[in-house]
Amino acid sequence: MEFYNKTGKMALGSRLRRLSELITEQAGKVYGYYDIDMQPKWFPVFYVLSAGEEKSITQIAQEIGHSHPSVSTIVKEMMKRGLVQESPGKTDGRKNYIKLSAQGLAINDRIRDQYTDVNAAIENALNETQYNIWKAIEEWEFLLEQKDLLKRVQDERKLRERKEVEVVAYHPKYQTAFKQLNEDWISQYFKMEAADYKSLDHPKEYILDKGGHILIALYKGEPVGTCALIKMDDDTFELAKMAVGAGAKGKGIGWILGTAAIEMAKQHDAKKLYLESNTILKPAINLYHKLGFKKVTGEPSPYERCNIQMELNL
Amino acid sequence: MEFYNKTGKMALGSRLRRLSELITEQAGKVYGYYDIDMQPKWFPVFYVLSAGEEKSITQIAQEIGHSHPSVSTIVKEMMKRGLVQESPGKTDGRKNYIKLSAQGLAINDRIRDQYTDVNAAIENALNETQYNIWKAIEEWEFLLEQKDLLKRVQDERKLRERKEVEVVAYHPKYQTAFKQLNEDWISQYFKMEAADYKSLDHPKEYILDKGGHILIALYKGEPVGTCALIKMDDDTFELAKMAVGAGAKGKGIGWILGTAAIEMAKQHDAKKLYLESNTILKPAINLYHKLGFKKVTGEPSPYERCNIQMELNL
DNA sequence: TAAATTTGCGTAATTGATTACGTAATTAAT
DNA sequence: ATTAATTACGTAATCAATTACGCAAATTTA
Repeated sequence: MEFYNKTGKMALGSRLRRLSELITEQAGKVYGYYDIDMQPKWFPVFYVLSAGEEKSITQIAQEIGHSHPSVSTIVKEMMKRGLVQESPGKTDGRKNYIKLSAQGLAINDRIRDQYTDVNAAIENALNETQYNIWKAIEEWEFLLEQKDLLKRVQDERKLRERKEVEVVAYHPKYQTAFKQLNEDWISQYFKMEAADYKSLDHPKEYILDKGGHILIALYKGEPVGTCALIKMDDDTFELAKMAVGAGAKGKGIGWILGTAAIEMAKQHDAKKLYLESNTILKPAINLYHKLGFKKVTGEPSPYERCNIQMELNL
Repeated sequence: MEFYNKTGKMALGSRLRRLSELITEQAGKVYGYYDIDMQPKWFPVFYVLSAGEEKSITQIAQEIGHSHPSVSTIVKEMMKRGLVQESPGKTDGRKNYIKLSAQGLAINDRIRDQYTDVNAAIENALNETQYNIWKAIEEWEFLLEQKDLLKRVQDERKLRERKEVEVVAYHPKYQTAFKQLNEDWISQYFKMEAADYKSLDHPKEYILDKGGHILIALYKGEPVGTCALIKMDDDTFELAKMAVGAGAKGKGIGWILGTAAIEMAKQHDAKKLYLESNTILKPAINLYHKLGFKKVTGEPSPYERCNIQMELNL
């Protein structure tokens, strides 16, 4: 199908189904050619019974990887054709044991040749191909068991979005965003304090002019995250005003801002980073940990909401 | 599934289906993750409409390779969700033209990211594998178009059965079979003649002792075909009594016997093979042609049923 | 221009599988 | 010993696709 060359890999599932339907249909004709009165869908059930032992419905279902109702109906159909016999379990009355009938066993003898020929035909076809589909299926079964498609897509999305995130230096045009992003989370959990208004309304005077820095994270050009380095002394910056917009969570923007801030502190020959936060902000504390910050006990903070202090030696 | 390692390639169809179902199911979750209200099965239809042009039901069905009722119901479902609009054809009132609605177009914008991510995820998975399943499917689609599974299996069967055919020299224990096999076809088309009874009842006296040879084809140990070389002169044998049992047709036994006879004639330094037959025996004449015999006009034959004579120069 | 054929598409029935649910038999727990 | 939980498996409902069929519009043919 030419169509699938345009859709891209998105349609892998559909394409697989089409092929499987094609093959199953042709396999049906093969039974006719060998004059064997059996449907392709019976094959797995027939196969597990071909050893001769009797097996219960669920046991068969498990072995062939179908649901038990599916096996139940297949067995009913095979009964009608006289291929199998059923008998209730002697010790466990719920169980329904199935085995091949005399007729089923006779077909089993005749079907051997078909097995060999079909196997050989497919094996030969596989040899004509460059990419072995049998092994390819096996690989995919394994692959998806390791990590399912959703997880893979999620990872891919994060990767892509991370690439679309850009960290830039502060510019007055970001002042509104700088204030808004911080005000959002502060007023959600706490209350805006005087010190907040000072630095958020006048970042130039209170942060930059005092030797500090402000970083803005842009996602598709829009400011979605902020963080500031406030100069404490020649060797130390305070990491503060770390905020990520609600709509931009889960893109790893916190991590990107954090590492960018650390990088910048190093460039300005700082020896230490310090921060104040609150333990109810679990994702934030988590991020600080991942960035390498350790808990310290130190000076009391000007902010009421602070109940934890952390440091990172550069 | 461990099961499929035991069944052999016979279960290729089932195995493909299982994988396709697994992938489709996981793909469904992906739509949820991107918060897009669409079902995986809508994807092909959505995709062909995403260019913006309106298309009729059958046109869509053709492009995506589904049946038109399938497209019809999918469109109905998409209508309910407000993703598409329909309008009857202006020139042709039977046609039902479908196009994306404003809402559909909006989703089309949002879905782009999902395309890229899913594509990338699958592409990466493909890179983790040794056997590229995407290309493997493509190869199989091509392979089955060239020669379908049934034909492949048929060829395989012939090959196998040919291997089970053995050509042996005459032995008195084959006399009954030698007579029976020939009598069967002769009396089916013609009438047994005096000359027939002579050579079939007493092959030793009438064929072997006069410097001729008889070959018997065995299938699984049972005689199923015969042919004789009757000495005409030092340079010539007559190829006669060529017979293949009705139950053993289609296994290429005629060809095997014919080539064996030619081989034997060469070994006995014959220069020419001669035969008599009747044009109503089309498969036989065909076989003689394939073996290299050419029509000649010659002596009248002792057999009434003969209306064609052929020769092969060795 | 009327009749026959083809085309477009909707509805119904079928297929092969699934989940959901109910019932009876077993097994475990109190 | 009674109650609760689990297991076996059948029936019913559902799903995604298909074929079968029918009707009406359009096109071709005579």
